Amino acid sequence: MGRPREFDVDEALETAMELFWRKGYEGTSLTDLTEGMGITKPSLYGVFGNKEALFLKALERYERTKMSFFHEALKEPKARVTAEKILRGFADAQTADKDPSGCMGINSALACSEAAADIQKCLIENRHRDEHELGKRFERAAQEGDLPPGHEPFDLARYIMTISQGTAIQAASGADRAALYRVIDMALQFWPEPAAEGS
Amino acid sequence: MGRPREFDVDEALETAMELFWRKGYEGTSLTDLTEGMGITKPSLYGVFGNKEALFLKALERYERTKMSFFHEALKEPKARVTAEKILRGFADAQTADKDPSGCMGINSALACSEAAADIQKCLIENRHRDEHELGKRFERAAQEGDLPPGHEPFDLARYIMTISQGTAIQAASGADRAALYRVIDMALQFWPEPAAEGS
DNA sequence: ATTTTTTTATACCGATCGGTATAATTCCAT
DNA sequence: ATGGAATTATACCGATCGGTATAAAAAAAT
Repeated sequence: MGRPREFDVDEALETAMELFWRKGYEGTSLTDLTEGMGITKPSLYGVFGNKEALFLKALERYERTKMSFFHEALKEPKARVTAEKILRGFADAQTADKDPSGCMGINSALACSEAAADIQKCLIENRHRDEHELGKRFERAAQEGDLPPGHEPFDLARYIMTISQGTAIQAASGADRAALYRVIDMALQFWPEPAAEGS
Repeated sequence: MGRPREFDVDEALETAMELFWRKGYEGTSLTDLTEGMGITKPSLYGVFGNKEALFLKALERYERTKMSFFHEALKEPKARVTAEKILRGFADAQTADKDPSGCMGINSALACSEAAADIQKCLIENRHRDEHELGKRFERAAQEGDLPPGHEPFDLARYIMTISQGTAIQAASGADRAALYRVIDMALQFWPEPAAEGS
């Protein structure tokens, strides 16, 4: 029933994600979007609603396809492995050759006009949510004696997220993955690696 | 000779700086600027040139009034003091009650449209310049035996700048100064404080 | 008092912003 | 073949974008 759609919705959303990632929410115009996605404005509005709804769908896709390492890392039995996998996971996502540099959630609306205030607030809440989830993971680690002595779980979580947000700026400024890895190595120095098992 | 100016140029520039800092380069419209500065568009263009020139003047003011701690810190005799003063200096500037949160240089054009590409490039170059200056300072420290063993000066510089850029995102997301200080304390743990002088 | 110079205020410019109304297409169901 | 349903293409909407032309206003110099 009805004329069939002439474009792939998922493919178009991928393009929208890349555009928002690279140019930010307000920096990406509807013309950028329709030309990039290869569709017309009525098609875009028919399928995705409006610019804001399209962004939120693109963000959801970003979280699902590029940030999946985060929740995976939370499942690691040792907190230090969780921390390291999160740091390297962010660095990897921020420096993938085929993707824009940096972090979509930070690039999209760090500072913006009032028109994008809702998007900005949403992205800030996402950062808080992730940091809080990591804090809860570290709280469990503290109970397990799995945290370096003298550190609060939520301070540790903020520390890890701060490094990751710092590498996002570094990546957006041109730093390559190897450089970010060296930063991460330094950032984890204070956290002793677990002694190797064995006789 | 001629009609006297009815506004204070420096005061107007201060307001422009705060607006760009809070809303970004493209997120700040000429209407935002003229209303905030209390002047009309012809006055703005007569004194400052255009939006881009106004931004560059506001950025110069930002560097001069808010980032002065950076070059002061480079003069410290001990590299660890330099590092700590830079980290706390950034955190202070990013969380001053009367100023916008975060860093103007990062907030203004992290991701943007092609129209702001020149501004974006300029801000990236500023970050590279600062990181390089810190790297040169740490190079000197290495010659002086003033660096922790096993660290390259420019890796150390990137590490310090990454933390500072991370706290900029944290501040822009609502973190307060005390929280950033705790992050900084952790980030400097690997770098042993110089043994106190004395008998 | 008049001229000259500078800065104001007002109104306007073309271009682009996000968003939509209208109608021409292209399918399935009958 | 024909009617309904969905998607397309085209043209358009008011609002805002950065920027400017024009002229009134206000000072110093003559």
